[in-house]
Amino acid sequence: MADWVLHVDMDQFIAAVEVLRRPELAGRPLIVGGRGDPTERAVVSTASYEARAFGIGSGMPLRIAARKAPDDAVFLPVDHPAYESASAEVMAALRAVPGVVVEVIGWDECFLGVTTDDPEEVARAAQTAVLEATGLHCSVGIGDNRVRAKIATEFGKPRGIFRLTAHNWFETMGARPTRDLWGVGPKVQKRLAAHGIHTVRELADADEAVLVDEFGPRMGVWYHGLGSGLGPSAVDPTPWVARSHSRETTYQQNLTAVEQVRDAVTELAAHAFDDCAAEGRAVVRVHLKVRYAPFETRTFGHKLVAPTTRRDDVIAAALALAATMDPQREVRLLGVRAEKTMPEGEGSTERTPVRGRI
DNA sequence: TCTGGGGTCCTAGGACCC
DNA sequence: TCTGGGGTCCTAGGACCC
Repeated sequence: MADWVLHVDMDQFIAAVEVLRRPELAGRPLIVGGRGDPTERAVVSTASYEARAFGIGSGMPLRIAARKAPDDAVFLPVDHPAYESASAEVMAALRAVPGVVVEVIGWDECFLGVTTDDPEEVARAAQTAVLEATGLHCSVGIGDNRVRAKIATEFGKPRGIFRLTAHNWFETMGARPTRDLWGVGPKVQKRLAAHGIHTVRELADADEAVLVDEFGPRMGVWYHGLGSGLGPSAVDPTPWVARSHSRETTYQQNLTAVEQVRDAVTELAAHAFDDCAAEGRAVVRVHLKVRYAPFETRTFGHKLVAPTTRRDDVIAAALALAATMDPQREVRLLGVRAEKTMPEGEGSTERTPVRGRI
């Protein structure tokens, strides 16, 4: 018996949920994003496989998607509550699979930890359980750690299973670009390339001292190990607790007046505060995010405030940060983040240099 | 072509202390 | 008068993920 990590990823989750409740949309190019109006500033959340055939994909501006889409394409608004409840059903079905622990990492994704001699059998059981409970299909990656399980899923899509371990890591990933690694984005890819490191194999073979010099003691060692597919293998079923909450809005028309900005910051700060207060947590920091037109993003702040449970304190801190904005620039997006105190015993877990919720 | 909204975590560098 | 080496805490900024 060996310990395995399974990564479960729903296939075109959002589009699949929409088709489930509107079967007449099956087979049509389906694009879900924003308020469902392709003339607005918003991006694609999910495109169905039929829409992807036209070059439409997640993260693409809706206006571009509309240009590429055929006449029979359907644009739908994002419906968060529907996806949340579908997600809850998926996770409940997976928790009922014998012998597994479930760590939820997103609406449509989770890790399973299991001790078994036949991980493929568990993967098939997971797929069956999800399909029978929800009518939705998923792909499963099997790995000897989280990194390999996560990457394996891509080779299993759609509706498949793929196993990636130390034994087939280099034959599968060695020749691929570093960007295909989980946690390597365009910036890191470029910095690696400046050292002559383009492929996963080259990253594994690189001098760790060079990477530490470039990325620091923690990330340098992490990236080096990533080249060999190394990573943690623990699966933690403890419910995830957010450390902060934010509200942000992209305005259909840029904000041009100082008063407009003040009003918007006040509203966003109030919402962010309320999200923390709803959990009974005090706010300890306030961050302000600004995207000036045409497209320059800046983060202001990390302004420290004494732990406060007063909405006005948080608004005042956000307005103080807003006062440092350039009044000459048009603003197309604003965001206010409120970092909160954590419940006793939480938020102090050992850190893993894989960003995001993972 | 023109880029959402929700998050987490790492690093550099200054302030301050012994 | 000019100055060490080490540590922690804090802020600002950046990168990445779903």
